[in-house]
Amino acid sequence: MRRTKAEAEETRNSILHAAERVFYEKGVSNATLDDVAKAAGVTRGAIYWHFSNKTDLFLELYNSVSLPLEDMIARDIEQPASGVLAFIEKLTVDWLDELASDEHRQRIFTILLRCGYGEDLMPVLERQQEVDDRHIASLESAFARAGNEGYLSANWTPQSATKALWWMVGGLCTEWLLFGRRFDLAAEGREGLKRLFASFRPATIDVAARAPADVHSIA
Amino acid sequence: MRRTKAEAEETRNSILHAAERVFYEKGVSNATLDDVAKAAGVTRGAIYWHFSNKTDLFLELYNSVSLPLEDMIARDIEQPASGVLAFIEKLTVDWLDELASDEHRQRIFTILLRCGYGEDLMPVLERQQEVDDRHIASLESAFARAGNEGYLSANWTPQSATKALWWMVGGLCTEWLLFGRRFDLAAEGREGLKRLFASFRPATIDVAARAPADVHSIA
DNA sequence: AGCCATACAAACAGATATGTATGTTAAAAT
DNA sequence: ATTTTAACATACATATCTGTTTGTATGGCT
Repeated sequence: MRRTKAEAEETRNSILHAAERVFYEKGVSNATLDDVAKAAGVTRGAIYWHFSNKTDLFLELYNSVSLPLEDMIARDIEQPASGVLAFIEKLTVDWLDELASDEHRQRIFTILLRCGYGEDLMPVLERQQEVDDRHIASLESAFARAGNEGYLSANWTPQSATKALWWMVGGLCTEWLLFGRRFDLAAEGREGLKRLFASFRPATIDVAARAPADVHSIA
Repeated sequence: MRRTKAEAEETRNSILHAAERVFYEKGVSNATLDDVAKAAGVTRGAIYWHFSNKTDLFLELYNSVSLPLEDMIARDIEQPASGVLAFIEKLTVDWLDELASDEHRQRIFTILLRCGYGEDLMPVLERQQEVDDRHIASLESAFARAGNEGYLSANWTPQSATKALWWMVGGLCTEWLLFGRRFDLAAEGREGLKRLFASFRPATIDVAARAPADVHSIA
């Protein structure tokens, strides 16, 4: 049954896709390689041919999506300082929209959230932290540029604004993913971000403004 | 080797404590009952005497801490509307302080965060959501009382303020617990909450206030 | 004092997952 | 055309882990 190289690559991908579904449904450590094999329509022999063991399969699964994950940072935030806040807000809203519509990412994130990180898959954890740190640094510098030119409320510093945004989005996504997606991620996120970014901007006429002026937040 | 009732209760507790440590270190589904037994200084026979199986042990472990977990909501927020925001802020800061200093709660929360919730321990998930929902409702009503008397910025609604606070605290704790407690939870939380609650309050003199007036936020 | 239920330990049986070794077929290489 | 070797399937050997059963010494009750 020797297959052609293209076919072999095909089965390898089908194994990865099956692993994603099975790991998501049963949890990484609770899923057996036979589950993955059956879900992929092959036997465990095929898995052991393409991967050396389960943790290796998990690592390869992570690698197969880590690049599109990191490219978010690629698009540098090179905007005129006056538009930086709106740009970050739009970027975040877009990110939420993507997550809400891409079941692939949802499964990957969910798996990563509750996989446990027991000794062997520490490299995943470290790469994740590294990506996060760079992302946070990028956000901080953007907020700093806005702040230097007076576009950031005196209430906030670049660091605190970055953390507030990071934690709020993180908490939002975590609750949505871990607790059964019980609400509209994109809509709730958009609403919350609108309020948060309104508080980031220096107030012009906030006193006695009972009816919110509904300043457009994006563009 | 029949022990007295007090001694039996003692071993039961030591099993629960051992389960907490082992579940935290190896993950619930990855930990074996023999690990727990050895950590507790007993054999599996003792565990099967006190508990019917692993999920039952997990449920009892959860029950042993769920009450002190729920009592947070007990202390109702019965404050004069003018002090509600400061009271909520102090409550949240206290909560973070407690978590930061109580390794017991840290382990429980970490276990709950990454335990996977596979079919059998759905009751835990449902009770958790129920507690959360009541807590959120309580916060919302408190913010609503503040808002009705003009103590909430026009930027925020009771619902949006509740969610922003909830998600930010959740994201903060999740990152701290899941990623190795790499920062000072209490300090960072206090700082972030100070900024967030400052944005919750209606602005009196925000225009041209370049130096943050460092309004005391608690008491 | 004697009896029985309790609180375990130790041994056993069954299922399941893992890793490896071997078999098989067809695609490449020669 | 043969030989080789890649790409699997199948079979097996081993190690856990679980659930249950059996043994047993003691505490508490009469």
